[in-house]
Amino acid sequence: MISMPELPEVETVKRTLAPHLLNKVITSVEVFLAKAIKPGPEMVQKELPGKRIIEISRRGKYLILSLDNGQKLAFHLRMTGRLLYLHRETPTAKHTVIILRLNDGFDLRMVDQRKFGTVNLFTDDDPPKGLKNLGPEPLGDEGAPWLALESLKKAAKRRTAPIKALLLDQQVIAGLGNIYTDEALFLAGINPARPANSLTEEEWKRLFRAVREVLTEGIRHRGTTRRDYVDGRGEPGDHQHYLKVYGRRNQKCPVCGESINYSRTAGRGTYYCPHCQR
DNA sequence: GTCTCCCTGTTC
DNA sequence: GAACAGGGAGAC
Repeated sequence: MISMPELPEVETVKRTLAPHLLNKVITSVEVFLAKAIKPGPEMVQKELPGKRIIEISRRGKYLILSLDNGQKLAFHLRMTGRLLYLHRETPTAKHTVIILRLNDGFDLRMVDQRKFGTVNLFTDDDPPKGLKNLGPEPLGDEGAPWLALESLKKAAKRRTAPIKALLLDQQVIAGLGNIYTDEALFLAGINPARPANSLTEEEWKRLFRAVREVLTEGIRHRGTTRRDYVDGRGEPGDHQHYLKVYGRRNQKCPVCGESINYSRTAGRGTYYCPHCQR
């Protein structure tokens, strides 16, 4: 089960969960995978009951619940994590990580087959490292810094590593994963292996526009479901039908008809058209 | 900067 | 029965 929630998927989960979770009170907590819970299951079980959820937000690939006492709960789904709003009587799924019981008879449940996902209870004066070091939001978001083309170029200035590695670096841009990175580079006509500091002014403009476009389209199609990504209501997205290169090894490039290549770049499986992407 | 590890289901 | 999928932490 591969799902890879990136920015558009987490944004869709947020939008589908928000109406159900807003102003609900957490009545109790059940932990099934202790190591995923930070600072620890005891802390979460002690702090959460009685707290009201006053906001549901997203920052990069983190989904964040704000509680009425100033505490926040951040979920990171990594590759196979799901967040679901389910009736209390629903049987507990295999690989369930945590269940937050709510005062409306429903639960917020995190299920994660590969157990990479994390749940982090924190306050703003002591955010988890990954969240604290997160780069700007490519589409802009409530209160978060926005990505500017200038900051992207600045980050690339001394980097000879592949442009793909730069786009995947969450400290440079928040929210891109393997799928949308490959799609953005295709749309911009840039080879993923190009050294980040080798892009021309024109290429930077195309890439900046492409990143924003693929993410916007991904959200519009309610995310990409490769195998099992589902939103907060358990429904798959549609964006897999719109991918131009990702997962299409040896298939025809939708622009030029040449065969799409698969290689390993920045430590990740990488799909690109050698003819269209230079 | 790059590599390894974490983890399990799917694919080869 | 091994290789593979990959986000991010930590090691080097």
